[in-house]
Amino acid sequence: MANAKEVTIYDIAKRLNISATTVSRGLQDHPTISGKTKKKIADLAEQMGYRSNHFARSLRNQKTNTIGIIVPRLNSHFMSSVIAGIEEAANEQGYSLLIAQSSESSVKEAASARTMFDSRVDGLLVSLAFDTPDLGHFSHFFKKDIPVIFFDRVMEHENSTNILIDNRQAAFNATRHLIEQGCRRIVHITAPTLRNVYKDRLKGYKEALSQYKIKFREDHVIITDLSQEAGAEAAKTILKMKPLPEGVFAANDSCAVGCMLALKERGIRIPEDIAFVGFNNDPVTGVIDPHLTTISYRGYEIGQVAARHLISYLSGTSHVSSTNTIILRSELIVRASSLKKAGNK
Amino acid sequence: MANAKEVTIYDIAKRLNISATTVSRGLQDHPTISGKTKKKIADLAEQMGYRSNHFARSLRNQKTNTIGIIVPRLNSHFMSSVIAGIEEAANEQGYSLLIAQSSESSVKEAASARTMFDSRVDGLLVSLAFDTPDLGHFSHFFKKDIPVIFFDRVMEHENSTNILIDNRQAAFNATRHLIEQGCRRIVHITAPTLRNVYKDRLKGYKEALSQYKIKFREDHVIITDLSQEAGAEAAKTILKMKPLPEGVFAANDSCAVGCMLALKERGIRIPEDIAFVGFNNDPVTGVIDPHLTTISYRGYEIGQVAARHLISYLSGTSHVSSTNTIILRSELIVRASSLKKAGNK
DNA sequence: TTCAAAATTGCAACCGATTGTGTAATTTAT
DNA sequence: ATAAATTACACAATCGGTTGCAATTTTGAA
Repeated sequence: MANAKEVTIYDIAKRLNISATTVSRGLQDHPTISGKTKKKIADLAEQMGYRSNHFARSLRNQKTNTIGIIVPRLNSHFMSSVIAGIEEAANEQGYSLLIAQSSESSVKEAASARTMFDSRVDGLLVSLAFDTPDLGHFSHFFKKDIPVIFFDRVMEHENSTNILIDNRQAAFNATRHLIEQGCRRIVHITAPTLRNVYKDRLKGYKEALSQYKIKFREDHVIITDLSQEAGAEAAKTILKMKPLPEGVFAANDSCAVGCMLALKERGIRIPEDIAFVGFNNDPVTGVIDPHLTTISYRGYEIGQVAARHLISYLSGTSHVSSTNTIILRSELIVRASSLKKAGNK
Repeated sequence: MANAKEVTIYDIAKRLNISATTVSRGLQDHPTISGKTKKKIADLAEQMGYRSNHFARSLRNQKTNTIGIIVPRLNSHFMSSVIAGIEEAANEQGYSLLIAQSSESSVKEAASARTMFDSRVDGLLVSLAFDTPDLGHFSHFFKKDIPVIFFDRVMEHENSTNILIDNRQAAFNATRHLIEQGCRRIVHITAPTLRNVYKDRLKGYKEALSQYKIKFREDHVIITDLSQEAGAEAAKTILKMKPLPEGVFAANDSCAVGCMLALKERGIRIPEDIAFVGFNNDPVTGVIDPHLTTISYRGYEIGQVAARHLISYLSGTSHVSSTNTIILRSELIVRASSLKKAGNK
C-alpha cells in the first residue's frame, strides 16, 4: 500500500543545491530568506507536488492543529448541526477535526478521550454521555493544560469552560406557557436527571409549577431515553392516568413527537385534550400535525461559538480558566400544539 | 499552553535502566522481550501515565490509523447516519476519523482533500458535492495508491470503489408504484443531474414512464436544491400546472415534505388529489400526515460497509482496484401518502 | 580599497518511536 | 566441560520538518 515516492524538503533542497533549512524557511515565508530563493523554492515545490508532512511538523512543534470532538451521538439533528458549526469555524482557522461518538456510554467516552490524547489534539470539545459520573477520564488533559470545552451536556470543572443554554429558564418558560394555556396537570417526559440538561429542565418545570401554586407530583415525571419509541411508550403511561393530564412538556422533540403520534392514534386531540411542548426545534416540529411548540436552540451557533472559543484559547488570546460559562440564547416558539386558548400569545 | 512534562519511552527506560528499544518492544508485546521485563515496563508506564505519541509513531510507520471523510453536509439525517456507521466500524478497528464538509462546493472539497492528504490519512471516504466536475483534486491520492472510496454521490474511477444503492432501480420502483396507483401525470422533483444519484433517479423515472407508455414531459421535472424550502417552492410550480399532476416523486424526503405541507395548505388532498413518494426514509416520513411513501436506504449500514471495505484494503486483505462497485439494498416502503387505491399492495 | 554591519544560508541537534543488526548472557546438547 | 543454540537486550539510523547559532556572502560607508 501507499508507495510512490514521498516528496520531502530534502528532495527540493537537493534539486536546488541548497539546504533543507532554507527550504523549510522559504516555505514558511521566513524573513531571513531572500525573495529570489523563496520563489525558486515555491515554484519547485509546486512542480514536484510537495505536500508538507503534518506529522513531522506536529512532532517537532508539539502542535497538531487538530481539535477533538466527543459527542454522545452523531446522528441527531442537534448534534450534527453543532458539528457542522464547529467544522465551519474550525476550518476557517485551519484546524482539522477528529470526531468520535460515545454512544451514550461513559466507557466509550473514556476510550475516545484516550485516543484523542494520544493523537495530541490541541483542544477538546465534549458533550457528555447520559451516564458519565465524573470528569476523571479527562484528567490527562487538565494536567497538561490542554483546553477542554463542554457544550450542552456539561459538568462543572474549574479548568474548563461550559457552553450551553439556560435550561432551567427555558423549561420554566415552556411550563409556564402550558399553565397559561390553562393546564394544571402537566406531565414532564425527560431523561435520567444525572445530566445537567435534564436536571435543569426538571428544575425549571418544578419552579413554574410552584410559582403557580401547583403541587408537584412525582408520578407526573416520566423518565425515558427520549427516543421517539420511548415517546410512544410514555403515551401508554399517560393514557393510564386518571384524570388525563392537560399538558405534556417533553425534554426533546422526537420524544414529544413519538408521544403525540401514539396519543393521536388513540383518539386524543392535541391540543384540546392534551397540549404539547417539546425542546430543540428539530425540523420535525414544523411537520407534525399540529406543529409542535418547542424551545429553539441553535446547534450550529453553539458549535461555532464553542470552536471559536477553543481556538482563541489556543492562540493565547484568552485563557480557559478566565471564562467559566457561556450561556447562549434560547427561545420558546409557540405553535399549534400548545394553543388551547385561541388568540393567546 | 500545554506544558507539563510529556512522558516518553526514554523516561521509562531511564527509570528502569534499560534502553528505549526494550521499552518500545515491551509495550508492543514483542516476543523477544521477557515476560518479567514486559511487566516492569507496563507497570511503570501505567504509573507514570505514559501515553504513546501518535505522531512520532505515524512518522516512523508511515501509517496514521486515521481515515478522512469528506461529505457535502454533516447536518442531514442521512449523512450523520452514515458517519455514525463509519465511526462505529472504524473505531472497532482502532481507526480515528478526520471529518470535513464541502458545503456542496467543489472548491471546499478540494481544499479539504489537500488537508487530508497533508494529514496523511490512510484512506479517504468521500461523498461528492453537487457541482464537482471531476476527480482531479484526488489525484494525489491515486498517485500514491491511497485508497479512496466514494459513497452515495459517486463518480467512476478506475482506482477507486463506489458504494451506493441502485438509484435507477429504486426510482423505477417508486415511479411504477405511482403508476400502479393510477397516476399518469407524475412530477419528478430532483437536483441538478450532474451527480449520479439524481441522474440515475431521473433515468429510473423515465424508464418506468416509458414502460407504461406514458410520454415523458420535460416540464414535469423540477430542478431544485432539494431543501424543504425548495419543496415549498416546487409546490407553487405544481399548482400552476393544468391539469394538476396526480403524483409526485421527489428525490429526497425533506423536499417532498416541504412540498406536501405547502400543497396541503392550499387545500390539495394527499393522496387523493396528488400522491407522493419520497426518497431516504428520513424520520420525518413517519411523522407527516399522511405518512410518506419512500425509498428506504440505510445510511448507517452504508457507513459501516464503506469503512469496513476501506480498512480491509488498508490491511491488505483486498485491493482497491479489484472491487469496482458495491450495490446495497434499497426498498420501497409504501405508506399512506401514495395509496390512492385502498387495499393495494 | 578596507572593514564592519547587514543580509543570507547552512550545520547539527531535536521531536518520540521503531527496527535491522549486533552482542552479551543463558541454556541446551553432546 | 565445551561448543552450539537460544534468549534478552542495546546501538544507532531513520521518519520529515524546525530552529538556535554559526558561517558565509553582500552591501555600503569611510
